[in-house]
Amino acid sequence: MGRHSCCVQQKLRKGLWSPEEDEKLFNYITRFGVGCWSSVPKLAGLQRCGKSCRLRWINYLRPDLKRGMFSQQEEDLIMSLHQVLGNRWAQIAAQLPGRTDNEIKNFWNSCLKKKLMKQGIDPNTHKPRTETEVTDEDNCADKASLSSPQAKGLQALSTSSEMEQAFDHLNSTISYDGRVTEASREVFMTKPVYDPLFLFEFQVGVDQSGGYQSNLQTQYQQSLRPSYDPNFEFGSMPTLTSNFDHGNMENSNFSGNSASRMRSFLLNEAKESSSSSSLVVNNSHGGFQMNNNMVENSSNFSWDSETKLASLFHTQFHGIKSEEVKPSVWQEGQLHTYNSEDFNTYPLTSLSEDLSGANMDVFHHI
DNA sequence: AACTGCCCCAACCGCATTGGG
DNA sequence: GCCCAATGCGGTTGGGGCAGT
Repeated sequence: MGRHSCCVQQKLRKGLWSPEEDEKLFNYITRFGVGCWSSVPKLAGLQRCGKSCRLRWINYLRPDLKRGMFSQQEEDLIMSLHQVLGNRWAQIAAQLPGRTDNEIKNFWNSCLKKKLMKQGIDPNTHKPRTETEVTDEDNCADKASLSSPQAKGLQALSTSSEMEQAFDHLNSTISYDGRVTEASREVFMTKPVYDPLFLFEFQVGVDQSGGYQSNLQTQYQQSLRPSYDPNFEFGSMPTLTSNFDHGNMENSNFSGNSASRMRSFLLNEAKESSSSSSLVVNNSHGGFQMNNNMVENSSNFSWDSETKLASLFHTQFHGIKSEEVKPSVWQEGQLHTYNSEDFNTYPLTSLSEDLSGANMDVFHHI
């Protein structure tokens, strides 16, 4: 066997997280923000390694997580991005607000991959498979495609220069608007992973049903294909813009699950402190702010596994501004409270969620 | 009802990268 | 430049749920 994990070395808990552990972690992070993960377990009173806490927060507890089925738009976007980026799940996830790399990876492996294979498309190269490949892969699902040089090439791209070469290759094999392609490539080359607003730089518009649509994706869908096109090349995206318009960020999504936890937390906050008018939490993935209205609306709520998905939640978040990066509360060693005026210079948004089930969570531009 | 096999997904593992001393 | 700890990331695993028998 390989080396022992940190959990084994320190005799820490492993496996599924209990609601109590979730609560502890959530309370801690919402109070003090994301800082040094290695110290989080100790400070939060958890018998877990920091790595496990980080993963739990990122994949499950984070307030900005979207839950539920992937929309058709998301599915198409994942397909398109995977064609360009390969198995770079974190980079793909960065283009899908509220989705985690793990979630997308699982979705790809459990659904999209199979869907493509059913259509006779190699999920690694996104090219139609030959009959022999189809036969081979039917017998041995992944081996044949993984051994393909093209697949290896895609998966092996690990540096910026290689990525650039990949884009160059794409650009050289298709007809495209050079200006647009350069813009898109530039964005992909320079944007960090976990940039929650990156997608919006493609001018995301969100429909009332809660799904989001980027211009590039929408126009592509409208103009080029009725469904997923395996021959689609990213460079053929019709239009792109690098100007982020916050006004377009009308609707986005907070997960019912994590939002419900947030609500539970707020209930506790209300009990513990009646003085602070609002609370802002900043972390590496962006900040969020809540005020007493949220607390007032948080009645009839408790933290347990039964309610985490089913609970109703009518809460407004003011001043969502994911792109701001501040020293975390953790770093400053104290809890920060802000008034909403603190965000006057930023495009303020509020977030409400109607967990009647059908309605998705939305950001409302103020 | 019991068993089996399959699927999904949360969580783990280990390597790569980053950053500070 | 080296070392080490922390973090990021992608591949993999294993447990629970579910359908079929």
